[in-house]
Amino acid sequence: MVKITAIRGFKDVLPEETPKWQFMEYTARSILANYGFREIRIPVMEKTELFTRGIGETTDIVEKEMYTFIDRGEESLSLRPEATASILRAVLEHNLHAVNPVLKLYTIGPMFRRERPQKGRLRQFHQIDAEVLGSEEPYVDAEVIALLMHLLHALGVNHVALEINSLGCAACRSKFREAIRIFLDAYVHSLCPDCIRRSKNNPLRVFDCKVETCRESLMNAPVITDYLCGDCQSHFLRVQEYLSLLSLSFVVNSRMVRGLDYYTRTAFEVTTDLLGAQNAVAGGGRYDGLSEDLGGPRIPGIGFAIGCERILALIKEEHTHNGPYLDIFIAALGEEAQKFALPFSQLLRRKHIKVETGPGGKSLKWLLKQADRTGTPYVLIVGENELNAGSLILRNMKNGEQRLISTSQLEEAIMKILRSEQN
RNA sequence: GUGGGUGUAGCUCAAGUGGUCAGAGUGCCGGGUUGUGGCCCCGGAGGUUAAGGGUUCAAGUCCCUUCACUCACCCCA
Repeated sequence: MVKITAIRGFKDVLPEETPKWQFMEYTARSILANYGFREIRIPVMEKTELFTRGIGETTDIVEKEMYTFIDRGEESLSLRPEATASILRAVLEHNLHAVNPVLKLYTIGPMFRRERPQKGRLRQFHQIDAEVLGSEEPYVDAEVIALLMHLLHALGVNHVALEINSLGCAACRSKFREAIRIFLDAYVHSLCPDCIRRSKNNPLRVFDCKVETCRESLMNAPVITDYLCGDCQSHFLRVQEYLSLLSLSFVVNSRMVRGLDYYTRTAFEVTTDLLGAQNAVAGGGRYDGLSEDLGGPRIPGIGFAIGCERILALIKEEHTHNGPYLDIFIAALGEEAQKFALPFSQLLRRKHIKVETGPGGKSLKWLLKQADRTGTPYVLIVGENELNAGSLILRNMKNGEQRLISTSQLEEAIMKILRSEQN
């Protein structure tokens, strides 16, 4: 019989690692709440059309990375490769923008892209995704970026760099595209095959190329920031002004492009040099046209996504210490002892004490060992002798001290000891 | 999708140019302590050496195929 394993690129998060995840999620939720964001939960699967229209037909994500299938021979469905399109779909579907013209929403959950797994890249990965809908004010851009940096800082992720750019509006973009196309035509002989392909489909992508000769050829290529219209230019300048006002350090990278077609104007990326090739820990941008692309009214928006697995790799251990998960362990010896321990455990649990009783048929030695393994600070030893005598043994596992506590005062005494332990 | 690296006990890893090489540490179970964890001592269980095929008197070791993991490209969080 062949052992069944998890599918490639899909990973288990084992009990050892879940405290780290919980720390990250808890921190994110509380800071997002500080900025007035509310949680929205969206399905992991959508009609494929949402993504082809939203993200863009010719992006790599849609072209070759989506998990798509035909549901019962009828409808094409896809696992979500990102969250923004779904959030906007939900907003439009429920007319949330009509109730509140400015929405701040976040979601945390798995995304799916069928790429070849490598360090920092899985097929099922997780994102913390935050979006502000309903305003195109540069003030919002700055605040969203500030939120992102605040969040990273709170998670103890410090060695990161913030890069920003403006991709302009549709008008700036088409002017720039034309300029790039003309420029690339002149260099067509010195470009790598990939870049020649890119220059046709998505000219901005050539700036991502790592081939040395291409980079040299592109040194003097036009940059988008030179083609911004007046409105986009002043928008971008104000974003930078506000970021400076917030004392956030950033670098303008006019060569930065993002992988989704819906981005307009402000785009940003946070990278680290601690993670190998997959160095982007978060990215985002403005998408003023997305709502209309999805058949809605004009709802400008801006948001970001944080890659949870990448962040987790950067979170320091001291934030995630794996403390004991029990307050007290009850070592019950024999049938009568277990009959005592069962209801008594319930009593303590109702008082929010974390308690576990060992399974039957085990020796005291085994039970103490079990308590030791789990780092439990106290063990209540319940044996036939103690029950008959009317007082039980409470053992302090750190120093080995034991004391007798009469069964009538047991609950009170244990609560008192555990409470002083917590202080 | 393309390329490189790696697959030996649950985990981390050993086994000169093919020839007692299937081992250690750790973890687990038991005993030393008939009811006291950690430290120490003793014992035990756990492997079709990823799978399949080939070369050979002989393969964990060499060759081929497949699979998995991993890193990088592509792309992105």
